[in-house]
Amino acid sequence: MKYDFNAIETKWQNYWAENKTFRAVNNSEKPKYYVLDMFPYPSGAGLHVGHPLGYIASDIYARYKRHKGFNVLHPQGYDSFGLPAEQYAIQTGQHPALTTAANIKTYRRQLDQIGFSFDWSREVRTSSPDYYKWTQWIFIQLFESWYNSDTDKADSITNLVNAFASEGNATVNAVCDDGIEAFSAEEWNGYSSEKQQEILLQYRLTYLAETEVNWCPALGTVLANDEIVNGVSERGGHPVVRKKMTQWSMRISAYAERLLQGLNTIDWTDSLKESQRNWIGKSVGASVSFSVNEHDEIIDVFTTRPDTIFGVSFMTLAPEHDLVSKLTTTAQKEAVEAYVLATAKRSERDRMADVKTISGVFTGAYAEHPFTKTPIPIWIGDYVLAGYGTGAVMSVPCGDQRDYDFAKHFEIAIPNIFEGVDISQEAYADKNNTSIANSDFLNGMNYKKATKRAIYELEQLGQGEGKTNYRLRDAVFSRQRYWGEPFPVYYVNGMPQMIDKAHLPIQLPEVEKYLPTETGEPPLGNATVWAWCTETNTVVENEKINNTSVFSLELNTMPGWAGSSWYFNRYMDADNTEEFASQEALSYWKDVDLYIGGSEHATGHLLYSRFWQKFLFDKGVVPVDEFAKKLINQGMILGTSAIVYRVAGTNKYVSKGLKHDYEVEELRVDVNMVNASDEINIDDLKNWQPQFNTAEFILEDGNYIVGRSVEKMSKRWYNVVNPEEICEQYGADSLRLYEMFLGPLEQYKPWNTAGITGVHSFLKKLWKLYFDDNGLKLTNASATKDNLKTLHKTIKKVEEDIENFSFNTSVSTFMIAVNELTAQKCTSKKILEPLLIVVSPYAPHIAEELWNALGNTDSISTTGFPVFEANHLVESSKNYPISFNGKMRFTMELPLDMSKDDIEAAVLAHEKTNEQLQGRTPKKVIVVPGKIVNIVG
RNA sequence: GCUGAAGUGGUGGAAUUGGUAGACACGUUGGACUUAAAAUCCAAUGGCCCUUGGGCCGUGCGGGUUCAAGUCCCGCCUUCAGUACCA
Repeated sequence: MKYDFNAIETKWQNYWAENKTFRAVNNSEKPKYYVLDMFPYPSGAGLHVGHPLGYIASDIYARYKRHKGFNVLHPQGYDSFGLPAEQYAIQTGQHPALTTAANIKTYRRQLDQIGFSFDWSREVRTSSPDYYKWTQWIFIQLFESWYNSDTDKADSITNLVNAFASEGNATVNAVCDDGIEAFSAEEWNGYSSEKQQEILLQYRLTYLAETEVNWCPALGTVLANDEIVNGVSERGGHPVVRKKMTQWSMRISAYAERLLQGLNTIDWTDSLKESQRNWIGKSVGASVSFSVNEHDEIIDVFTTRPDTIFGVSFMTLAPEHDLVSKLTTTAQKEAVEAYVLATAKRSERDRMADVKTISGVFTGAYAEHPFTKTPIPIWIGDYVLAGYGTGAVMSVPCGDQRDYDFAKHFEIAIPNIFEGVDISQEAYADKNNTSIANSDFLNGMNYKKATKRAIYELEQLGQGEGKTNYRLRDAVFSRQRYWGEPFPVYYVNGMPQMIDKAHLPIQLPEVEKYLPTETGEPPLGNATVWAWCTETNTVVENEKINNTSVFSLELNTMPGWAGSSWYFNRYMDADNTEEFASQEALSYWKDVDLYIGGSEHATGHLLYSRFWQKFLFDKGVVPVDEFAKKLINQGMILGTSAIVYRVAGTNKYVSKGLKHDYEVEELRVDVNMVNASDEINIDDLKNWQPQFNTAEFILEDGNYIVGRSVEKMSKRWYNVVNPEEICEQYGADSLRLYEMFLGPLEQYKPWNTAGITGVHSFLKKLWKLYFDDNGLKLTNASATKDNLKTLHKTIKKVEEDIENFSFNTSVSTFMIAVNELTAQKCTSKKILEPLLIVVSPYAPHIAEELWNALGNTDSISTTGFPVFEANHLVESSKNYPISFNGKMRFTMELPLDMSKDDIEAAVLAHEKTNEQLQGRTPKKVIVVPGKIVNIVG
């Protein structure tokens, strides 16, 4: 019998599907275990061999946990709203829903071919109305909530309205927009409905606000901070500009502290937690108010060093700061306006690239120092960012290098307030190892004491208080796109209203074209009739088309991260039409036990999901406030591009070894035409692209050798390797084993098809342990000591490897086991049956087939894992390494139960010892039990 | 600059708490089988010396601790990733 992997794999994939082998139930005697992958965006290119890496790891873990007696939830779905489908629609007119459906079909076929143990009955698609109904529902919940700082959780707007009606807003301690005026209960009750709604909007967890956004003209939409890389859009690399727009925002800043604290309770990688900490960017300090001479204005600043307040010698405002135009004196007006204009012209990118150049301009105005009452010149400088803190700083040149550089450049005074520190060359930013001087009541204090005292004194004056600042900004939630979740929102007199839950989902309407309307509205403005609800109180139609209707709808759609911020909860009860998931299901599965995905989502998806989870927890909807206990970042599999060398200006191509004799240009060619020895198939190349058809090739040793370059796997580099081809040629089990064998899961590593023959021949050898030409070889023979040793060594190692997520080394363990058992001529069923279970998480198809061939009628996937028995590994003697003066000399076989003294005696009696000591008397013999014997001569 | 991770043969990578460095695989070389190829099997494979036995040197660099260091400590160098005028 031959190992016919294609037939075997198809057979068992069908078997699993027909028997619903991997279906998880929402109640069980068994303990639960939830293994989750980051669901893919179904792109038109399909899967390449890099994509399944994390899925294979999680699948091995899920299968292993099933063997270990857990009720395992291992679902999969699609993050199917997104930009590429929409851009394809703009180009071709194809509806995104159609292309998405087609792409999903391809993905599903490719995933099935690899033999994953997903419970497909729970599949979710973020673009499906059954799903985004609940994304819209969560949005409504956020709208109906505010953040109560007293209870430190989200609270309902109804409670807030009640508080306003009885006590006004003075007693309410909320996270909300700055500068909300105080009002009494009488005033509140006297406000118009619009005025009340306007005020409430400033408290809601999702709110409409005129915000400065990152506008990407090429994409025609706004982008979140984490969607911008190096000043250009992450997708497409288009320039991004700042622009004011009315947008929906998510008050994630309310959760900053809890998002930070929660990191201490979850088992995620340190680097990922560190990125989230940096992104949240907590800094503790004080806010200080400076009054401006001859003006009513107050400049608020945030500082982490209130202890250095007596070192302030100037203030700096961001060029975009609101007060700039108000404070500038007539004399300075021209210079200031020129500077503000020049900065505005410079792109974000230029400003970032050029941090060395110091620039700024004096406004002519002076602020007053809160304690010394001395005038402080107010400057403008682009090193102060409008988007951080208050957009203004109190500049302490002796304690901050940027302030120092600025002061030096513009010849501003640099007063020294540190005891015994030289600041003639640079600022002294070290908080410790000095005390404060020249600072009135702070003199002689250290950093800690001075900070405390300074804040106290500022509070006495009413000109400051202790404050914690976060870098984390509220997240803009509107996108001017078609292919996203519509908002369940309509407007009455310009104020947003939620559409009643009974009418959800608000379905995405059909449009003629997917571009913005001629009047500049988002693509949904092209829709004729949509969100048609007949019941009263939410009669909503598109105002423009039906002149009889009175309400206009929200035309923006939600961003890509909306649907992915809660999908892990939906898997628990994916078909529920009444709730987003039942309480029973949620309280049974609770949270994800193991989440595997890429680290690129550190400050996007993984932060937003934690935010929504905490909110849903506050609302009592979900039972835990962190959605994933453990998270592993899988690395990326890179492509190995193939390069041919064209002699400049000709259509001649020279082999790699000879290229130095010519002036050449590098061209990437399809990596699939190249064999393991880097030789390209010339005939394939000629047929690949017309230019090669007539080309001449300069060969070495009769072959054309290509150059290699490791880079991201991508169509444009022609280095994509398709898993389907690997499956056809070597089988899914080989692919699974090989992807694990390539190296540690977290690591970035290049794909190289050549090495797959190693794992493939392992599978063939495994097969041969069970089958020869005459059929099944297995007997009921009893297992030998060696057989048992091999088996239990393997069980132990593989268990440890899986628990530690070191999947790569188990593949080696399997290879050793098969080699040993082959050498032992093992045919014992007692050994070879349990061996299959150990192998099956990695290579499930071959394991099922052999399991079945052994006469088992059940699936191996539901079998218990073999129990490791340590006694099979116990040996009676051990090879002790013997060393002299620290150098290893030889080894000696000694019984394990020998006492330390007896070992010493035996070693000294050994003839080789005498030889090595060469007549010297040993000074000391050191015996480390079980490890080594050392003789010091 | 800051933060995180990592430097081991020709290559990918092993090496529990310090205990015979280089497991396993690829590649290479030689051999068996074959008309031939493929497939399969066997052997060798860190470097340098050497007739063998064996010897010497070897985990980025320089020190240190220890009977013993890839592993621990101190000081550097390099690479990759993330982040950055954050007050």
